[in-house]
Amino acid sequence: MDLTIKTPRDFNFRRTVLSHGWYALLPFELDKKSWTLVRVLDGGQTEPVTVKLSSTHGAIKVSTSRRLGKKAAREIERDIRHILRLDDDLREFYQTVAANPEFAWVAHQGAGRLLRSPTVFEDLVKMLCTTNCSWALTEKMISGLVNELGRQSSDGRKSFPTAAAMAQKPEKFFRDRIRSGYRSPYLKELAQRVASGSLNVESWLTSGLAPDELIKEMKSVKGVGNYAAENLMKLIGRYDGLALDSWTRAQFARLRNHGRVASDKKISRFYARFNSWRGLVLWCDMTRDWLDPENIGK
DNA sequence: GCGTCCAGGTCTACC
DNA sequence: GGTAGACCTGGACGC
Repeated sequence: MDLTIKTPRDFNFRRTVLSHGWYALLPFELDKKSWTLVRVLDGGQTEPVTVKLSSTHGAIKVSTSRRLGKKAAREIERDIRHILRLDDDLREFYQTVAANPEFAWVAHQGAGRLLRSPTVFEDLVKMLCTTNCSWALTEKMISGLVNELGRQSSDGRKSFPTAAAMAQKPEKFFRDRIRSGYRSPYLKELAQRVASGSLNVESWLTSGLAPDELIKEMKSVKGVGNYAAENLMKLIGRYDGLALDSWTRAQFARLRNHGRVASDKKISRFYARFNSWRGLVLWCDMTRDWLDPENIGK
């Protein structure tokens, strides 16, 4: 079954998909030859659905693994709009960067929409699994969670596990099967808090809390520190924090500081002119070369 | 084959 | 409030 979702004029499918590493973590898959983003979506009520997303003129073409009713189709569209940030209003952001010639490319190319998961819970778990380890280990942990605890779609692919599914497993499972090491009790505790309703991470999307207060709440989750919290803030649409980590520091040194290590204060000063958009400008700046020039704009 | 280092950090105890 | 040291894993590297 095919669906079509119209996209905003400033939307760039490839820039959005490659905005950061999430496209490579299950249940996302990217076929770069056909430029198709595959994703398993689980509404919880019925069998999960695999969707294949590709870009057509001014729209996203969606191919689903099975036929859907009207309600299910609406839910799938809602999830895809959320994942691709189709309803994010970036006009102010693009006006801001366009005023700086060096950063005008961000607006021209439609960069700045950061791919995210259908739920904050999934983004949070993935963020925890990026801390203090190689990317290869992050992929291994996330693949383990999906393959061990995800629900099967009609095409055999698996969805991301629910908090309830994770909460049922003992800490030993996370250590022995997921290989998440010291993060194991953190993952277990997070899943239990979310599954029991004592922590509502989805409410962060619409929270009226000031940035500092929201960061504080995020850091109440064990294993979430500055890096993870500030990155999560970006995924819910707040870009005050720079989310500096070893990679962004090294990249800033290479691209902006003649290969020399720069202090966090210096990095902060460099992007301060972008005010509440500074975190997003930094990320676009650091990842400008992630898309081959010949593929830009398609 | 073995030891060491380190990667897209965070927590805790201690000062 | 600032800062060592510990924490898991797995790949790269040197010997």
